[in-house]
Amino acid sequence: MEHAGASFPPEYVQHRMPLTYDGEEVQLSKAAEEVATWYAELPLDGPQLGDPEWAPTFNKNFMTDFKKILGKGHRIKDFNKIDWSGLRSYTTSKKLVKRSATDEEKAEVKAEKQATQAQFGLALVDGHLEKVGNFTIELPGLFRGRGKHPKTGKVKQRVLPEQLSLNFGEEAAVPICPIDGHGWGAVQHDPSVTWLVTWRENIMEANKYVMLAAMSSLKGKSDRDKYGKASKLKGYIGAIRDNYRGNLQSRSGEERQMATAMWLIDIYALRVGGEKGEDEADTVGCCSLRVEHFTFSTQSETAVDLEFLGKDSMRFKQTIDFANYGNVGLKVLRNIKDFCKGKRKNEDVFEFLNPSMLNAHLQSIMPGLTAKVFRTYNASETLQNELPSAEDMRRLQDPEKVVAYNEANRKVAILCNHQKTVSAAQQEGLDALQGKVAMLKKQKRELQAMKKKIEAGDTSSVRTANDVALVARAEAAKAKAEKLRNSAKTDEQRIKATKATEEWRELRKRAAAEKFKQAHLFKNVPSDPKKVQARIVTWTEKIRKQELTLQNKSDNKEVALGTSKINYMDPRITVAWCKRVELPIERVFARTLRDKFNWAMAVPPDWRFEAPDN
DNA sequence: GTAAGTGACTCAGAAAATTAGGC
DNA sequence: AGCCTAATTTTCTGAGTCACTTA
Repeated sequence: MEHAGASFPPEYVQHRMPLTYDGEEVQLSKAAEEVATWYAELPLDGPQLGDPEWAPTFNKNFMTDFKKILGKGHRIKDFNKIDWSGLRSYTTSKKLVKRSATDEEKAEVKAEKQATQAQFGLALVDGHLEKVGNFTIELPGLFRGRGKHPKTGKVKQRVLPEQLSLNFGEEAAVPICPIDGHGWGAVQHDPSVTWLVTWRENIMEANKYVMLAAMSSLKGKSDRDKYGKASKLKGYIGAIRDNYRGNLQSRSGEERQMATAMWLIDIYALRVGGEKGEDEADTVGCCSLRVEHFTFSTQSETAVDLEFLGKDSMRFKQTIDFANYGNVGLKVLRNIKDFCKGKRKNEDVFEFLNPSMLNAHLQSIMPGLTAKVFRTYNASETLQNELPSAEDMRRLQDPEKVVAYNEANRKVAILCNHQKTVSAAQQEGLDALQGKVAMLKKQKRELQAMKKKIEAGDTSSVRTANDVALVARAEAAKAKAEKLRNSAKTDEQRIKATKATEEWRELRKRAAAEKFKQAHLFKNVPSDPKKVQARIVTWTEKIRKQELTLQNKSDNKEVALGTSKINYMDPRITVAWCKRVELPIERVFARTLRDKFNWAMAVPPDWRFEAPDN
């Protein structure tokens, strides 16, 4: 194997804006200025500073590291005496300048990016050119751990070539270090690992790697193996379920815990849940579930609330009614109650279990089987079962087929608890859409009343459409903003231009809203009620369409479909289905997914996710 | 044996960048 | 018809899993 090493992010350029401390402006060293600027760039309503419960931890960790960089005896000592407003307004204005970039400037940036891609983005593996994934070393910055991370806000240091180890074939030449006066830390020739470059990050002291891209044959093979294992599990799943169902009433406490955990992993797609340290966010999986994560309902004998923070501090929250799972469910419930009995709320439910025991148990049933394979298997199986038949799709248009696919995809995402948070902007859009539907309904009622009046020959009180003055104003503002943008030279002028652009957009938005308010009205009152009737029909259709989009959007707003598509559902199920229903694959797999799954593209239409023969 | 540590890989949502399609 | 926004796609890097090593 041969490659060009790694690319480094650009060196920090000093801006020399002072930081206000205790009412006075303080000039910072280059290193301190860089760190202070990272802080100033953080959004006040973001996940770091916007969380009143955890922001103090962020600030404390930040300040500890910031003081180290300022040096002993520096006058900046107390976080609360720092006034960020000056530096913050500088960083916001920098963002505005960036947004005013002309097409030429954007093209320049793009060309530079392509040059880097050409230099570092390819590796020669066994005589074949392969794409490299993340060939740029991570930027320094403030550590943004997910959820309530004890180390959030600490300074993540810049990585220098001396900290890197490179891995490539014996026969290949050592790549040239891209930073003058520096050299690689170490060089090795180990064909048993897939990484090209590695370094250790200073926050969690975790190893980071530069590896080949997802579309490379190496990653493709391992992906194919993963789905191969999942389909193999399909051949064992009956026996495995019989096994854990039988063991739910075992005399051995360990066996009963194992069986109960297996039920949760199989039915609720829980991760195995390894131990976590004091310096990590408090998240759990199956083996690390604690008594406090189960709430036994007072209203129902058989319903239990299960709530915990899983990977990435994503909340798992479901009420499980064990009566829905028949006799097996009731046995599981009895076990969980029993495991929780007499324990404090912070004690482990499965004190006899850990991931390696659980995996060892699985390996004894099927070679190579581990807990995570259940997520892959159940995701793939669910997709295959939920996708509608070609017969049902026969008369539908492509967009409707895509909706049907997403419906099945959503079932999988819900199973795997793949979530996304609704941003303020998204919620705003959703609310606006809701308002739009309400407005359309109101307009339809007015049209119906209008029709009656015209039929009765009483047109005196029928409203007509007026010109919206705001439209012209918005147009004028647009012209002005464009002029500003084209003539802007200095940063100040550029900021002004960006602001003017934002203003005219706001104005246009308001104008559109005004126009929309009377979109149903006629310029002149029509004498023929049929004209009104036609508009009522149009409005009915508009309402139906908008209600459907609203429904889709709000159903999907907190569900992330992408994760299961990229990592869990065997792509051959999707490819075969698309062929059966005659839907072009690019309607469901974007470019990178088609590249990543290039090995799956040739399956025949009748391909099924099945256990292999023998 | 066994438990603790850790290296290497997959999987995760947020944020940035790009694209498509609605006005 | 083309501009602009909203939605989708890609990038980024943190957070898991699991096998293997070490004491």
